[in-house]
Amino acid sequence: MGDPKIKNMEEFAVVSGISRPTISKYFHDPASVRKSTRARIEAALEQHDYRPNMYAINQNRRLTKNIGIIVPYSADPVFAEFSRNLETLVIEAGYRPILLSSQGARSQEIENLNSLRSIKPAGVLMAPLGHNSHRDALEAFCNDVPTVLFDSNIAGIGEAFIGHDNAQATGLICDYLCKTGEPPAFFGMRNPTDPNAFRRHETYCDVMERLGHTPQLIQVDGDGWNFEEIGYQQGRAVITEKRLPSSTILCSNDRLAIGLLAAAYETGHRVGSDEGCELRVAGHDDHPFSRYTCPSLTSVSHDYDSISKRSVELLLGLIDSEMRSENRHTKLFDGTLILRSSA
Amino acid sequence: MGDPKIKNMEEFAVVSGISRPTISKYFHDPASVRKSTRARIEAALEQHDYRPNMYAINQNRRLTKNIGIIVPYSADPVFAEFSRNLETLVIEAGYRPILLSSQGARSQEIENLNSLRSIKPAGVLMAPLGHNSHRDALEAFCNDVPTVLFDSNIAGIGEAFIGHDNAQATGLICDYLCKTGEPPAFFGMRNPTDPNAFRRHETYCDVMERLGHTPQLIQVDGDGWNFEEIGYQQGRAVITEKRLPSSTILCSNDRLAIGLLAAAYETGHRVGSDEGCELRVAGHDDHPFSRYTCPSLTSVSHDYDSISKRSVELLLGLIDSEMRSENRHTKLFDGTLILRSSA
DNA sequence: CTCAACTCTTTACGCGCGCAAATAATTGTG
DNA sequence: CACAATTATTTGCGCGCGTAAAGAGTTGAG
Repeated sequence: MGDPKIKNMEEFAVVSGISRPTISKYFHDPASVRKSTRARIEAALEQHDYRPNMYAINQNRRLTKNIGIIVPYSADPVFAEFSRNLETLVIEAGYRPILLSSQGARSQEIENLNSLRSIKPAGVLMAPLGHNSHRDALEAFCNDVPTVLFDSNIAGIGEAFIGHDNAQATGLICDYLCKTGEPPAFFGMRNPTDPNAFRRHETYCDVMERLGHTPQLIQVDGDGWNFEEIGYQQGRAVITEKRLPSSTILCSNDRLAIGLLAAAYETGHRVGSDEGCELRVAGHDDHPFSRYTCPSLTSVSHDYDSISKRSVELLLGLIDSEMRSENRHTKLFDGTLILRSSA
Repeated sequence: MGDPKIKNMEEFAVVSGISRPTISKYFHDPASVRKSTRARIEAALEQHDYRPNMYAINQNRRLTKNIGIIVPYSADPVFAEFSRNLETLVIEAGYRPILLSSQGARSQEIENLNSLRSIKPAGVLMAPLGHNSHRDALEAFCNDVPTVLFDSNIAGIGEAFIGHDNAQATGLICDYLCKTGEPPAFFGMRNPTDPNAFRRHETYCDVMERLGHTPQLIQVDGDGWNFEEIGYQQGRAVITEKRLPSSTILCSNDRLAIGLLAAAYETGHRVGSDEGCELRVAGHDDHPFSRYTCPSLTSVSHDYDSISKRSVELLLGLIDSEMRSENRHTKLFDGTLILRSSA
């Protein structure tokens, strides 16, 4: 590689024997120059290793190759999975992902939006905080840059929403739990931070009534994203105070369930669907570690792959067509029942 | 906010009644302009909401305000914690964190380095893949931009290394386990992907010999970062085939231990330090969810906070002084024993 | 009021590249 | 070999801001 460092496209044009505008075209799209020219450029590239200045490029291009990805909380394994999927897909499509986490805070979400704005992304994929999001700020942002919402919907915001069908998924597991034992009570936070909790709560009530049961709610206190701790502390309280309305507990997400399982274990209550078990516990999300809880956690999975893939496809489509979709697109993917030992 | 959109600093200078160079100075450092001027600028800012173009700024400044953060695998909760800490600290210091994950792959780590290079970061904080890293690529990179390594050391690379004292930590838990029961066997991957596994392995052997015991190794197959699955599958095999050399198992990290706990649970082996338990299991890392395993997992914690804080301080110091440290700095923080129920 | 020390304005250039229009060279076709 | 179609080159401007230098204005201490 390069003897005297190449510092800009002009110099690289000289050493490669090609004019600067052609070099520029090549970096924009290698296929846009003649094969013989491309070969000469690439030969020169191997000798001199030069990379165009990102800032100069993006300042002048009307559209960058950046795609923003915002998740509500990066340390939550569910969103870690999403991020990983999305980043890979975005890179494969030839774009540069910029991953930002709102860390559970509305102010950070707004700050992330501002931060992305100054990066002039071609588009953004966003899992919003949900009811904690600043609707107006989101709306204003989506007006400026094409945005696809995923995981959690906010009515009317963004070009599209791709998510899980909470109604179908909650129905699925409620059906199963009712068929195989005592109808489930719903364990969730009173003021949930998990964006999907509200909808699952509602669906639970609907489904139970449809099946002819009265919904039983266990609403616990707590805020923030430390769901395991909340599930553990509050679960332990509920168990020891014998306030469980049913021996079957459906948690609004797996992380709460993990905490609840720990509480049950420590208070000496056997959990599972086998004979001799006092409790059944099920969750929602198919958290990456739910397979390894004791007992392993029965849950409803999300189709992470499909949701990620469709979101990226949709966004890239919008970017390519250089226009906004006039009617907001919505697609919900079905969850599937993951039967394990806890229920 | 703003009636007709302000599109550049020139226009903002006009509406605010201040000259452009002064505005520029303000954005570089608000304290560098007179108080009365600052007030006028900030008043105008509230009315017109203008933000300088990042690309134009960074193209011209010799040093950007960007700080790269590279972790080996973002979906690992331990690194998710690190990232969260580091991002917060970097933002507080007035810099912009760029978080990249190597996704466990050497090629991605190199790509991340290249990607960062074109962003001209003021510095980078890097947790390398370890023995899987491409040493030459790292070295070349560190030559160009001030880099502080954390979590996992690579001799001679970077301005400094901040990490955990594996020797001290492993010594701590081995001591404890030996004192309270049968000396531990070490459970780890034959070709570990976890950057710290090698050193823990070595330390384990040293400590055991120092204590007058012969080291017992359980080396299992598997690669990649799906440690729970490896711990579970391989642990299950070891247990059912009765190949456990000791009733006390020290895992090279908590994620393996979580898998092993699941295997023990499913094969009907009670884990814990109580009477009637057949196995004791301990881990390494104090994984965020180790409190909620069944039984809760005894582990050695890392001082995430101190490591993060020191790493950022050190890097910012280097950036401010605009020079490289001539002698490479190394700081190891002590781990502390986290006694829970599993051992 | 005076003067020095700041702070601001004016002017002007440079950064590295995108992009457009006109011109020149290179292709492939018959 | 001639010709049209494609692809390169030349030229030149613009993007939004950093930065430097010189001069004008402001500030506060004595």
